[in-house]
Amino acid sequence: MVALRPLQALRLWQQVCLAEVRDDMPDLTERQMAILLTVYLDPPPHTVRGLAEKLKVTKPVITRALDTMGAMKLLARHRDERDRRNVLIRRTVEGALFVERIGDVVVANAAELPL
Amino acid sequence: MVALRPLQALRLWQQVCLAEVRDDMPDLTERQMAILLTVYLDPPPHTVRGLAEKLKVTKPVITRALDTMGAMKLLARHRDERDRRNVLIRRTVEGALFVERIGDVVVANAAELPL
DNA sequence: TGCAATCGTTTCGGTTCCGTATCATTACGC
DNA sequence: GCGTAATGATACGGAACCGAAACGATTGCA
Repeated sequence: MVALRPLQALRLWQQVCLAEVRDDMPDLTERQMAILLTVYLDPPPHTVRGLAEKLKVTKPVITRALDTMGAMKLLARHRDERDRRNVLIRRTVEGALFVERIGDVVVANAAELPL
Repeated sequence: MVALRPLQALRLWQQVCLAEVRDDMPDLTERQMAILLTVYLDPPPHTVRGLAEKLKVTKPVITRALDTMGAMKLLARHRDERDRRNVLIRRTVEGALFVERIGDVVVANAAELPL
């Protein structure tokens, strides 16, 4: 449990967004970010259908996000050999580094919050 | 100063993104979010040029973001009467409510963080 | 008064994303 | 085997975004 006041929360959100925009990081949409973090934080396996349900979006949204982030090497697709209809979404080294960096940015900005 | 561990930070970021995606809120890009929060948190006046410098992006990026978020009534443009070349970006009631809601989501998710 | 500088907008070609609908592949019950 | 269900990918028209460059409007200085 982390105590955070509304103004602190907004300031934190602003600073992190500013940091990502200024550093010209891959400009992920909020949906892509939600997918990426879910894959890296929630226990596997992750499927297109599962992610679509979790985010309450349609499957093409997930497919396209995987196309984009796959090209960025942030995620990888693998066919499920036990049920070849499924596609399993797995982590990559590059993605892990990227996610880790986001966490560091949030932590750093949280530490510098006034009040 | 708010103490936050990396895993907590990532979990917080994920939960907030998930909440926004699931609730079908206006799907702002990270740039738009940075602009919106800056206008509402930093002291006025805000100009296109000033925001472009602060975010290290080009001016058309700001103009387009103002078009989009202006149509959503999240921000308003006003011509500066003292120097009519300038456009002042101002807050709106709808935008204030939207920003306030974001802060609440962050606070609520921070309060529920494990560990 | 004329001219250069400043400001925000617009245009251009190209890319990405959206939602809906449809498609190919695979699995499973009859 | 055959049809049905389920999964992920694709096609489509439309919308938004990008960076670079050009543009009109406004200012201020010579």
